[in-house]
Amino acid sequence: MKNESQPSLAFASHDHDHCARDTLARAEDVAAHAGARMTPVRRRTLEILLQEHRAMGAYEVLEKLAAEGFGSQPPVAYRALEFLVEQGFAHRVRRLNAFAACMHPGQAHAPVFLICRVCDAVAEAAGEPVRAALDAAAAEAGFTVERANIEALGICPACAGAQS
Amino acid sequence: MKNESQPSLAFASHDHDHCARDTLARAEDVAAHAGARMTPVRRRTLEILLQEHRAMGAYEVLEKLAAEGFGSQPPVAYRALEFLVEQGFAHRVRRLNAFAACMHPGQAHAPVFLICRVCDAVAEAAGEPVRAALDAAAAEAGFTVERANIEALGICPACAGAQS
DNA sequence: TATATTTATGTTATATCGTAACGCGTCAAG
DNA sequence: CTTGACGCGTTACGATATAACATAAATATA
Repeated sequence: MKNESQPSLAFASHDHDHCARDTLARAEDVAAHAGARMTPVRRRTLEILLQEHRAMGAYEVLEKLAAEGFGSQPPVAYRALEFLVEQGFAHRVRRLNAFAACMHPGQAHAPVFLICRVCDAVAEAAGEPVRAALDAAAAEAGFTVERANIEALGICPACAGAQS
Repeated sequence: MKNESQPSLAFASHDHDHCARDTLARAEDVAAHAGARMTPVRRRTLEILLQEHRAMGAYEVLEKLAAEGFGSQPPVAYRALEFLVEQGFAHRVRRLNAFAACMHPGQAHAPVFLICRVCDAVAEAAGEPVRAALDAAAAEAGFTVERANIEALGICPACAGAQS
């Protein structure tokens, strides 16, 4: 880990508790509709991601789960996270080997992750136009896109302002 | 590894030997201009990626290097690959934990990788419009993009045609 | 040229991330 | 109330990646 701090998932600050509760409720709703089983480990995993509100490694999530009486072995975390990603309740940020709660469960959307190389903050931006361009580029090659990972490394507003 | 086959990097077939030689020459040229040192391991690493013409894991590259008398430990491969990525002579495909030679060294370009989930083939598509959309989305958040990984998972033309 | 400085290579060792496979429990459908 | 699918937890291991250090080669400096 390059940085031990706990970067927020959004660059702008806001009421985490509220948005976490709200997002969890929406996810529960979507799951119910889809017939997906929101079990205790899965729910708690999503809650952890929402509460921390940042990209977390699987082992980091696992620690928290284990401390709360859930299983303590890697597959426990990986399976819960995989479920959340499949349902669209969380995203995988490959550059960081990490996972982050989705802020818009249920809404079809192309997540774009903006990762600050200075402070490691991660923000999820709206990527519909990006996705559209990607689909077009893929179509030229006869390729059909099902899922996409779009991750940008750069400088966040705070760090851009901070440097001399 | 999901698949033991060796998927081509481009969906359309072509003269690999020619394009590999040509691309290597261009990379050498760019390196010379930039003052970057194209040492034997680095050159050979790029040649391997070009010849194989597919995304390769670091350990896979390492095996080949070791067999040719270069160092046999992971850092040897990782360092050479890191150099190539920094110079823009290769790209990292994070979804596959792999590296692929860049087909357009020296030209500023946003690589977009199209990864077939059936046959594991990987194609590098032109991503200028995608990158433009990404830059715009980032700008809205006050974020400056320096590097981007854009990777799409889906179905390649061959596999789309093959299914019933 | 001789020496200092940087850069690259190779090594050992270890950290980090991820998955296969199996047994048990639970839950919902018939 | 069985049975079959699914989820959870475990052990064990595999795959990916990096830290730290010693040596050597290239480059810069005196």
